[in-house]
Amino acid sequence: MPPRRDPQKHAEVLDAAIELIRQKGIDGTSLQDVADAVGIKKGSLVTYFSSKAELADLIQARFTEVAEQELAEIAGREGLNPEQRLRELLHFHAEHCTVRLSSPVLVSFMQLWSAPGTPAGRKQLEIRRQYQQVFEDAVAECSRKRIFRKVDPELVVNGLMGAMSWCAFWYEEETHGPLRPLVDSLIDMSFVGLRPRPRRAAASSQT
Amino acid sequence: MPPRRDPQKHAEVLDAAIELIRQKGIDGTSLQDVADAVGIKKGSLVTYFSSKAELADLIQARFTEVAEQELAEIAGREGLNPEQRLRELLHFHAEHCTVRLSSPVLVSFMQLWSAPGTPAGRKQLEIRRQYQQVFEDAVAECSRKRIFRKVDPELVVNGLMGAMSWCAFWYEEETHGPLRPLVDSLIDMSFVGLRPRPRRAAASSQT
DNA sequence: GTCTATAAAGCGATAGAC
DNA sequence: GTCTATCGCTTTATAGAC
Repeated sequence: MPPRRDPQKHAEVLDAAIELIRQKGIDGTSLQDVADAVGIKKGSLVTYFSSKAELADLIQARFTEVAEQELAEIAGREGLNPEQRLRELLHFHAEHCTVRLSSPVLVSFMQLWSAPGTPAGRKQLEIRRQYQQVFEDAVAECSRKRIFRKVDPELVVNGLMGAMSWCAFWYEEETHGPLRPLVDSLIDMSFVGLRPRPRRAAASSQT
Repeated sequence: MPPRRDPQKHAEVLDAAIELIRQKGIDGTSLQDVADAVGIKKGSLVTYFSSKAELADLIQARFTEVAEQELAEIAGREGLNPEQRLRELLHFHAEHCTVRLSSPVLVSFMQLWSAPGTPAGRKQLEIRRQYQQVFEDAVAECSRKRIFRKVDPELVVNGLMGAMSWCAFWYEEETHGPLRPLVDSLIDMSFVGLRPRPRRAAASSQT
C-alpha cells in the first residue's frame, strides 16, 4: 500500500485510473481497463493497490487532499477581502467539479456521500462537512463585515455550491467558452441577493 | 413489453426496481435484487421487461413523463404571473429531485445524460433539453415583462436548476424541516440578482 | 516486480418444462 | 406466467513461475 520502491509508477497508475474513472465512472471502469491503460497485466495491479475498493479510496483521498490544500491556500491568501475570498473559493469549487472531476466522478462521490451507513461513507461525509465549512465561514465573514446581510450560511452555501457543482453537468468548453466568466456571472447574480437591504428589497412575490 | 394481462403487476415490479435503484444506483442493482424484492425468480422478469436496458428505459420514461405532465400543468396554470410561474417550476424541480428521485436516482439520470453517444443517451439529452426549455422560456418571459432585466436565460436557468437539484444532496426532512420555505429563500435570493437595475447594482468586486 | 493461469463469484440472457 | 436450469461472459482476487 505505501509506495515502497517506485512512487512515480504508483502515481502513473493512479493517474490512469483517475482518467478512466473520470470518463466512465467507477462502476464502468474495470481493473482490466486500468491495467491496459498503463500497459501492464491485470494481475500486476496488486503491486499498487490490493483491491478495487482501495483504489477508490486512494483516488478519493487524492482528490480531497488536493481540494483541502487549495481551499486552505485560498483561505489563507493575503490581499483578498472577504467577498473576493468567497469568490475564489467558489471558482475553485466550480473548476474542481467540471474540469478535474467531471460529472461521472462527481456522481461517484455523491453516491458515496449518500451512503452514510458504511465507515467509508461516514468518513466521506465528514470530509464534505469540513470542505463546506470553509465556504460557510467565508459567507459568515462577509456578513460580519456587512458585505452581506445576515443570512443562514448553510443555506446560502448550499445554494451557491449547487449552482457551481451543477456546471459539471452542463458546461462544455467548446460550446460555452472559458468557464471563469460564466461562473463570475452566476456569482454576481447570487451576491446581489445577499447584499444588505438599503430600504427594503427581495420581497416581491407575496401571493 | 406492453402490459398485456396484468398492468398492476407490471407497475409493482417497476416500483420495486425504482426503489432499489433509488437506494443503490442502477449499476449497484442486479436483476436478482429486483426479482427478490417482488418475490419472483430472476428468469421470470422477462415478462415485464426484456433486458436491463429496457428496465432503465421504462423507469426513465415514467419519471420524465411525470415531469413533463407537471411542467405542462404549471406552464398552463391560470392566475400566475410570470414570476410566480417560474417559482412554481423551480419548486417542482426541487421536489422532483429531492423527494421523488432522491440523489442516487438523480445520479443515475446524470450518468445517462452524460453518455450522449448512444441513441438512448441522445434521446435523454433531447428530453432534458425540452425540460430545461420550459424554464428558460419562463425566465425569458420574466425579462420581457420587465420583472427581470435582460439576462441569458440558459445561464440563469443552469444556475437556478443547480441550486434546486443540489437539494437532493443535502436536504433531509428531519434536519431541515419542510423543503418549500428553504427553496423559497433560495429563490428569493436568486431573483434579487435578476431584477432590473434601478441605477446601478451588482458591481462591487472589481479588483 | 511482472507475468501466466486460474479460481470463485456474480452478472444478464435464454431455453424449455409445467 | 412462472419456474428451473444453464449458458456465456465479465469481474475481482489469488497462486505460483520467471
